[in-house]
Amino acid sequence: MPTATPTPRPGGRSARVLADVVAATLAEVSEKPYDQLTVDAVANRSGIHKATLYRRWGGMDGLIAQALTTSAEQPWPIPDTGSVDEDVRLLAHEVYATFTDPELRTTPTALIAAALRSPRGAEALHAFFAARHRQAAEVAVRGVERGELPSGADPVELVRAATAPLYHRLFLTGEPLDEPAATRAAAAALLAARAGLFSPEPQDNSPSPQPR
Amino acid sequence: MPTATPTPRPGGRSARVLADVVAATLAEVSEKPYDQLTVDAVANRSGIHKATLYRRWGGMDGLIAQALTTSAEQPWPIPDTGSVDEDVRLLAHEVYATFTDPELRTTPTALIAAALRSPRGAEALHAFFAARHRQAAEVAVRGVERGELPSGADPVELVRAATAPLYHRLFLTGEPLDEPAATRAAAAALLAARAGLFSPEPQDNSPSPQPR
DNA sequence: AATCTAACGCGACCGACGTCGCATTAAGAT
DNA sequence: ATCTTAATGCGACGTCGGTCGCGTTAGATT
Repeated sequence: MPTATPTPRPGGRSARVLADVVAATLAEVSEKPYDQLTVDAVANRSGIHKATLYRRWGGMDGLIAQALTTSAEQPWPIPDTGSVDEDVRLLAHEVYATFTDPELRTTPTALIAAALRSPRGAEALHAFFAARHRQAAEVAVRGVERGELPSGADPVELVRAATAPLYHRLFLTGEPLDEPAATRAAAAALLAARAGLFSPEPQDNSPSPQPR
Repeated sequence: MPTATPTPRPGGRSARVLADVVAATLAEVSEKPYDQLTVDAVANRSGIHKATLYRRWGGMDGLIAQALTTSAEQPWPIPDTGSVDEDVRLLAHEVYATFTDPELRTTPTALIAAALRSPRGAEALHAFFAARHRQAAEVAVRGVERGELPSGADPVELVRAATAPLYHRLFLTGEPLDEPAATRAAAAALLAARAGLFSPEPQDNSPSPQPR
């Protein structure tokens, strides 16, 4: 489903408005320090009237959610080298590269921070990551098919495990992100997958089911 | 250095004001939905005048940073069962328990979300986690001393690895947190530690040192 | 105990955010 | 081509967050 013109519902130039607004929102988000994002600024930059923005999106949180939703729809290339180990490593390095480059990091960093400001934004962020992980999980699926990973392993869980430590550093602990950290995260995730931790029955070493 | 009354610098009731303000801030943060935190509300609840809050803390971001800094100073009990595996598992479960209990989760959740709103808040959050991790790393140190983990293993890195997936779910992907996830995160971290991933020279399997 | 002074209380002011009613435009239908 | 109607443009208004100057309080000093 192309996002261009086929507006299903009555009303019509909305598509163009939406495109302009998303572009302006992304630009604003990446420029202004976290807090001082304002609907007025988006209105001025996009040329769309303030009232329209409030009507359609309800406020800054809605604009941020919209930007995330739109971004989530764009597909994004997944490594396919023939080796899970290498693919997962590349996945982690892609995150590392994105958030290390001072040029590239601003938009996603600010977007995530902004999304956490409101329930709506948080929801959109969750959907965004769900979409991304669903795509990236392909590398794990291929790994299972090739017999490089145990057959029961949850592909999405592997992707999450490989990237979680990086986001943890970026947003919670604030420690610098370096290549070894990315490589290490990927290796640890693969280790866990091979140990069966991502399979339906991780290990039956729990003390006792304890029906409560 | 006790934080009670021995105010080193001139001016004096400041200590009481600070305590009231921090309490009011924490209460506000846990009640209001992310965005609509206001200095006025903290002023009313604490009984401290608005202008004073702006003077001492500069705004909402400063208040949040203060709340975090104050919270970080409070020590917090670390498991010590005699087994690293169990200790790390308990650590992860503590995070799980905190963020699952609808009663307990509100404050830390909102505090983290709020901290990500401004550079000041983010900095305070980093310091907060640094303090927490420094304390929690003790379990790994004991594990190394007992020979349960390789001697070079970075204790803090182990703690981070054990908790990162949980925060990742909580804030980025929004997936529900369950006990298996906590257990799995702990197990994966221990696996990585034993594989030497957290030791200075993770593995020398990098293509070539490349002095650059 | 008397004094000094930093910190807080107070109320008014300014500006920006968000809202509202109405005019205008353009998409879709006949 | 004309008409219908939803969506946008427009400007004004109310409200609230944030600032400022001054008076007051209470810690600290001697």
